[in-house]
Amino acid sequence: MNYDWLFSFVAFADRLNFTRAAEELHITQPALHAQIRKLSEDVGATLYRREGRSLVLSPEGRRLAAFGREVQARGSDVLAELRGEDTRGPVILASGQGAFLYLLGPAIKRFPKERWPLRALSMSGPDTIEAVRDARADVGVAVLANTPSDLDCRTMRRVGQTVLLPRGHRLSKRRSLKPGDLDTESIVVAPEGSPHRVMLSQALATAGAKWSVAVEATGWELVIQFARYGLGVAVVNDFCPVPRGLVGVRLEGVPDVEYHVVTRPGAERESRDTLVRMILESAA
Amino acid sequence: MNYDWLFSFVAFADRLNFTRAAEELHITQPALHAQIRKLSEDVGATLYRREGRSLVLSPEGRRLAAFGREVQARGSDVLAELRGEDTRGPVILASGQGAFLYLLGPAIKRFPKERWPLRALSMSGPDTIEAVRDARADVGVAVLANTPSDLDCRTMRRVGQTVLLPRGHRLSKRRSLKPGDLDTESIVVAPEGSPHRVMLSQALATAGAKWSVAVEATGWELVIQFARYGLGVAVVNDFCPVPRGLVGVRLEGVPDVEYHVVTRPGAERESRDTLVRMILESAA
DNA sequence: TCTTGGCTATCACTGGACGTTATAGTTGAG
DNA sequence: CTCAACTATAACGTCCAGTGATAGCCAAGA
Repeated sequence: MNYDWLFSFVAFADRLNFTRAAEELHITQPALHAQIRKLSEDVGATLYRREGRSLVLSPEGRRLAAFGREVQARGSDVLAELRGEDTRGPVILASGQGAFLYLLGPAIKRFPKERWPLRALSMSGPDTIEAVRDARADVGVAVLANTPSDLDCRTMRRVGQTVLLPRGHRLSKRRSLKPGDLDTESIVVAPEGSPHRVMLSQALATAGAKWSVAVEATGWELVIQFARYGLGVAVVNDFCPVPRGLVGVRLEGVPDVEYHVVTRPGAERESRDTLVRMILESAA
Repeated sequence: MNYDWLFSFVAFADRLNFTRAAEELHITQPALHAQIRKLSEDVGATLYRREGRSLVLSPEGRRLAAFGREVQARGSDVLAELRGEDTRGPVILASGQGAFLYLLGPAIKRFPKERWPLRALSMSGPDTIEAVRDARADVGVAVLANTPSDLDCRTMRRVGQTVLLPRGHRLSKRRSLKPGDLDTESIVVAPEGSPHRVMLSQALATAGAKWSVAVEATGWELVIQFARYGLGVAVVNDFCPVPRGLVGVRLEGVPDVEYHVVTRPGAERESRDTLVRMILESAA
C-alpha cells in the first residue's frame, strides 16, 4: 500500500470533493484522482461511489480513511518526539454543545494543552459516534441509547431532567414534577427527531399530557434563553445552571440519560488516554 | 515523512546491513542508502552510527523503526480486512526457551492460528524485552528483575525451584531442601551471567555452601538431560516435568521468579490482546 | 606491514512514475 | 436546453528514484 496515496485519500474523505481536496494537497484534481484510483486498485476495493451529484465513501473507504488518520496522528506524535519538540500532535475531542458548555469545562481546563494541543469539534450525538469511529476524533462524549460494540464506551455521568419555570408559575413552588404535571403547558423544545425531543414527547404522551410547542430551539443555551423570554417552560438536563429569573424543578419519572466517553479501540495514545482520564475524573 | 523510506529503514534496522537489506527490498545498495539518508534529513535526527565495522541504531533510529513496524503490522491487518480475507497479519510472540517448552504450550495450542498466524521467536530474557520495545515482537514472556516503565507488564505466574536428583541420592528422600543442603554437591548449571545462574550462586554463597560446576548447559532441556546422565544434580524451575529416573525435591529459601507478559502500550490489536488473554488464562 | 574481502558512501546518468494541461463526460438546477 | 460544477480520461513533460561504477573505510589474516 502506498501511504502517499492513503494520506491523499484521507484529504479526499474529509471533503468528498476531488477539486477541493486537491487544492488542499497542492496538486491538481486529475493527479489526486489518479492516486485514489490506484489506491483503490491496490487494496482491491471500491472506496467511494456516486450518489446523485455527490460522492459517499463505501464501508471499505471509511475503514481505510480511519486507518490513514490514525497513522497520521501517530506519525506526527513520533515525529515531534524524534525532533525533541515538546508539543505533540493534537488530540481531537468531539461532543455536543451541551456537554462542552456544562460538562467538559473542568477537564478541558486541566488538560495540558501546551503539550498536546486540543482540538474541539462540536456536533450532534450520532455524529460524535461517527467521528470517533472514522478516527476524525480521538475522544467523543455523547448520550448513548444503544452502545456500539465496535467502540469503547465508559459511562461518564448520569443526568436527570429539570423543568425551568418563570418565578410566578403555578408549578414553581413544587419540590418535584412528573410528566403529567406539564399538561396544558407550552414548552420550548429541541427540534423534531433529536434524542431529547423524542424522550420528552414520549414521556408526555405516556402520561397523557396535552402540550404544545412554544418554540423549537437547537442547543441548551438557546432553549434556556427562550424560557427566560417567557415563551414557555423548558425541560433541560440538570447540569444546566438555572438562570436568574427562572426556577428549576426536578422532573421525576423520565429516564436518566447517560453521558459516555467513547474511544476507538486500538487507537490508544498517551494524549488521548490522559484526556479520557481527566474527563472521567472531573465527572466523579 | 515518506513511508516508503520508513519501511526501507525497517528492513535496514532488521539487519543493520545495507547490502542485505537492499537485496531484501529488491533495490540496489546505493538506492537504499539514499533513502535512509533522506529519511534521516527529513526527521532531523541521525538514525544510526558506525561502531567499528558494524552499524548500530541510535535511540531515535530504534524509536523510528519501532513505529515503522507498528504501522506495517496494522497496515497488513487493515489490508486483509479490506480484501475480505479471513487471516490477518501475524502476531509475534517472543520468549525464552523454557517458557515456550513448559509454560506457553496450552495458550499456543488454543490460539486461533488460522485467523492470526503466530510467529514465535525464541531468545533470552533481556532480548525479549528489547524485541517488544522495538516492536519486533507483539508479546514477550520473560522473567523480570526490574519492570521497565515504558512497557506494560502483567505477572503471569510465580515459579519456585526444584532440585533434580538421581533416585538413590542422599537427599532424594527429603520433602524439601534448603540451599545449604547442596553443600559439596556438583551441580549442572546455566552459563555464567545468566539470571538463573546468578540467583543460584548467590543463594548458595549466602548459605555458605561449597559446590562445584558439573557442566554448564544452555536451556532447561539440556540441563535436565545432563542431570539424567548423572553428571550432577540440577536446580530447575518447578514447571519442568521431572524425567524418569530422577526425583524432584522442592528447594526452599530461594526467591520465586515471576514470569511476566510484556507488551507495548499503544500497540493494542485484537490479535495481540487475544494472545495475551489466553496466556494469562492458561497460567491461572 | 601489506593485501584482501566485505561493506558503506558518493557520483553521474537514465527511465519511468507522477504531475500538468486540456478536454470529454456526468449531473442537477434554472 | 443551457449552464455550472465537478469527475474522469488522455497526451505530454519533468523530476526523482534507482542503477552501475567506484572511491573510501575497516578489520582479519597472510
